[in-house]
Amino acid sequence: MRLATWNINSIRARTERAVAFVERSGVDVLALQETKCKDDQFPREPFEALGYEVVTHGFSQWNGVAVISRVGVDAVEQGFPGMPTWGDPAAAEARALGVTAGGVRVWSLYVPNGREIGDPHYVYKLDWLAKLRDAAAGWLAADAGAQVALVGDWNIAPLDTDVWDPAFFAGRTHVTPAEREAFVAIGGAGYTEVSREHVPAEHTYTYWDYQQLRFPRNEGMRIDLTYASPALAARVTGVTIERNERKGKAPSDHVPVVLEIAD
DNA sequence: ATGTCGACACGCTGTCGA
Repeated sequence: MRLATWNINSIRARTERAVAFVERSGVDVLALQETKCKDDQFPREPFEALGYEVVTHGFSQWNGVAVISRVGVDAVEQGFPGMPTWGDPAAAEARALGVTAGGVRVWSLYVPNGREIGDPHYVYKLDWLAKLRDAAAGWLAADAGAQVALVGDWNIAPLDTDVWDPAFFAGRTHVTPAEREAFVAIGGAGYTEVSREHVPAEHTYTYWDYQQLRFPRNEGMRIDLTYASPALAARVTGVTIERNERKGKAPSDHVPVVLEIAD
């Protein structure tokens, strides 16, 4: 099975790109983040025409996650158990969508950005990650052999070599010890971050800001990562970061990450 | 050569979020 994750930064603005990627890459399952639309605004038809089922989770122009699958979709969950809320009045955001596809429990995750260190959104980000760890630990406690993929935009660069210049990020989010510890804690719950295992090269990025010519200068961040349960990690035979998707007209600021999973 | 983009609305410019 081929499984991909991609922060598309508006599915409506990039429908043609997403369809072309699905056709070209031959993915069986595509987890999307930042779809930026409500469920009834999602362009389902072009994917369905290719034989995929489309599951969406979006409340507004912000956030939004989806899963597109040609190997079935079952047991759809919007949000994970214990997921924190945000806002006033407090409400769940569309940042997590779980589906079982091709025998794998796939979670499309859009971790909160955090904005600024100390901002309430930063506190929310850390809490969100802690609750995700708890939920993920529970899934393995219930079934040590579970096939689980936690994919998406983590908004954390786990290592200094995951950004072009650590000094630039001094005092900013995405690289703080607290965020990195929250990320490592998912591993502590029994999961393995498989994209680095298969693509270990330093300064290999998945995101480049639109501003300041970050892509031409290759000033990016590796923040789109995949945690796999032990049973699934053992089946991952390769990972590809689709850097070319950052090129051309109207790209997303993130590129897809594709996992090859043995039968 | 370029120095950001997308969605929304009290909408054609300003605001928010990233």
